[in-house]
Amino acid sequence: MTDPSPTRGIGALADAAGCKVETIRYYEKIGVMPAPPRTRGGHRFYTHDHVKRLVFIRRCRGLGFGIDEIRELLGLVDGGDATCGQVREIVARHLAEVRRRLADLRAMQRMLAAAAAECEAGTPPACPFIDAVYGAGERA
Amino acid sequence: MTDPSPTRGIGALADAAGCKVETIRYYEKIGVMPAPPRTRGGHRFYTHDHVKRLVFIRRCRGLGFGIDEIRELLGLVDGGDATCGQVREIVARHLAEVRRRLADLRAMQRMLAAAAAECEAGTPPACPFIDAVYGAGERA
DNA sequence: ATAAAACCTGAAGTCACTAGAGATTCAAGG
DNA sequence: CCTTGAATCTCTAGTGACTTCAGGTTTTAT
Repeated sequence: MTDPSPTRGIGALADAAGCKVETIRYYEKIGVMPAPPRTRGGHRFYTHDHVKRLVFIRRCRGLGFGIDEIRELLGLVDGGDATCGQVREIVARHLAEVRRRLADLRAMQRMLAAAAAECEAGTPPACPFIDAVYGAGERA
Repeated sequence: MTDPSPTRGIGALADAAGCKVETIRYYEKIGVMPAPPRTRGGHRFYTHDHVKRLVFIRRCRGLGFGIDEIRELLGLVDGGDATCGQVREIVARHLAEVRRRLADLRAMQRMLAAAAAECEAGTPPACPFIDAVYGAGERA
């Protein structure tokens, strides 16, 4: 029932990881996925380990890690010495970045909501948003 | 004291708007900034209106608008018929996008904070983050 | 007059993919 | 065995919003 190592084509791998076929070939080219064995005809085929690795990469991307950060994480995994300390440092660094972006977006949201509200109430001849953004800072 | 139209070079314009010289040339190439007059030698020179326009563009970028959205906004400004209705629609559309990104980032933040906390408490042999992200979903 | 700073053009690099062209291979049915 | 259609192959170029580089020209200050 449970085949220990069901090899599969690139399409099946893509389905398993929830990404596109092209993305896998791209990951191979940039070196985060290993070059898999090929059939006589040249088609790639993958094992369960490949699935695990790709899913890991995709999850990290989903958490906002950049490829280089993922490379670091994978280096730790591959080296076998994935100590918490090193991982925690990478995660903490990234978390700080996420919080910065969050703060930026929140500021944007406030400004935009205010602008929209002003527009809502604005008198049609001129637009408060345009006036505020285009004209502000002039002759002030 | 107040020179009514102090023309300036591209460097001074960049300083006034808080961006790089190359960015201005890029904006000119893609058509959001007009091609300014030149000196005999071919150097661009700008007027007060250019400053206003560039500051507007930079503020919009700061609010997260994409170049194409800025193009729409500028079209309205240039046409003179910058009615609230049209602007409000663009702003509202963008605000929705910002809120989506906010939600995404908040989710990321939660996951990362949880991962970091687990790592903090984790026992050195294996790393909870790696286990969770790499191993999760397997044989579950 | 000369030297340093600013400016010019055009092409290529960034990030993480995505899309397309055109050829080949695989799996299934008859 | 043969054919068809889906899947896969390689390679190139495009996305957004710039940034960086190379190599040359102009301006400005001394």
